[in-house]
Amino acid sequence: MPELPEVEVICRGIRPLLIGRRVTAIMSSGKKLRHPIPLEVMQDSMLGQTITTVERRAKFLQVGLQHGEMLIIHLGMTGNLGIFSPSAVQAKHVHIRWSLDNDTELRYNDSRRFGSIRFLQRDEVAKREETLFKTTGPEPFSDEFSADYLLQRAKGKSLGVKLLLMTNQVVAGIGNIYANESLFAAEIHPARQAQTLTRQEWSRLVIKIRKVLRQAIECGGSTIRDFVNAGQERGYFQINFHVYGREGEACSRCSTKIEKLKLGGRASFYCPKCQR
DNA sequence: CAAGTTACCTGACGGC
DNA sequence: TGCCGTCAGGTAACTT
Repeated sequence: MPELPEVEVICRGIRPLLIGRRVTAIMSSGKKLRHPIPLEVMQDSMLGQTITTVERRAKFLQVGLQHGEMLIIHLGMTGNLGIFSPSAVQAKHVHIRWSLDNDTELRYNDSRRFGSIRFLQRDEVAKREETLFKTTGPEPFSDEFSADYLLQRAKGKSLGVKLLLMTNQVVAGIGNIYANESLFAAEIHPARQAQTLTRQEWSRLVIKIRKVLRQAIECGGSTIRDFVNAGQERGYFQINFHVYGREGEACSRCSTKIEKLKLGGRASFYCPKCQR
């Protein structure tokens, strides 16, 4: 489900509802996500502690605790987090609930269970950029993410530009939707060999990626099927899609029919006239 | 070692 | 109505 904008929207939504709250109980469905849920570790180290920070890094949410430990949550394809009243009817695929001290609870819902929950002890938190995020690329909004950087990362690689953008070691947070939309905005064909892009083209792409991501966050993310924010509201950036899911429709710039192509097993949409 | 493929899961949808 | 194949917003572990 969630790419960077959706994770950011969830992060901003749950942050004010979590900071300052004390965790009073933790329950799990017992089913494993990508990895087994560290229920006992959380119960040993998290109960009674107050949540102090809620941040995003790549597509991970980082929930920091008063004594320095940290919960690291990845939502996979269908994961979501929301704050509920304990008496609210529980969705079918809720796998973890963290009870809070103000008669609310944080629920993790994930039908496909591709997400993951990790719990880092204080010493692991300090070095997480060198361990957990060692191979994670720079944030798209960081200074490090630049035309020169991309020129360097593409050099000597036999790889289409869309697959390069979707490689999290190159840049964090860009998934299928936003790779498609950014390439349309920059007028670059998704299958174009990355190493053939000029510095100017990379520069335009960096600008467009940031613009698309920023707008998507402002729209509350994209809801194709079921994405909702912490208040269970849908995003609406999907009404601004120019190519994603629009095979056969007229290009918004030149009216040419949008085409679909499979790249690395992922659906890729583009205007054959605008994108070269 | 880089690049391509498969596996992990559930659910929705279209065709028959 | 239901059975089957295909597809889905992600990523790591395989194979080639």
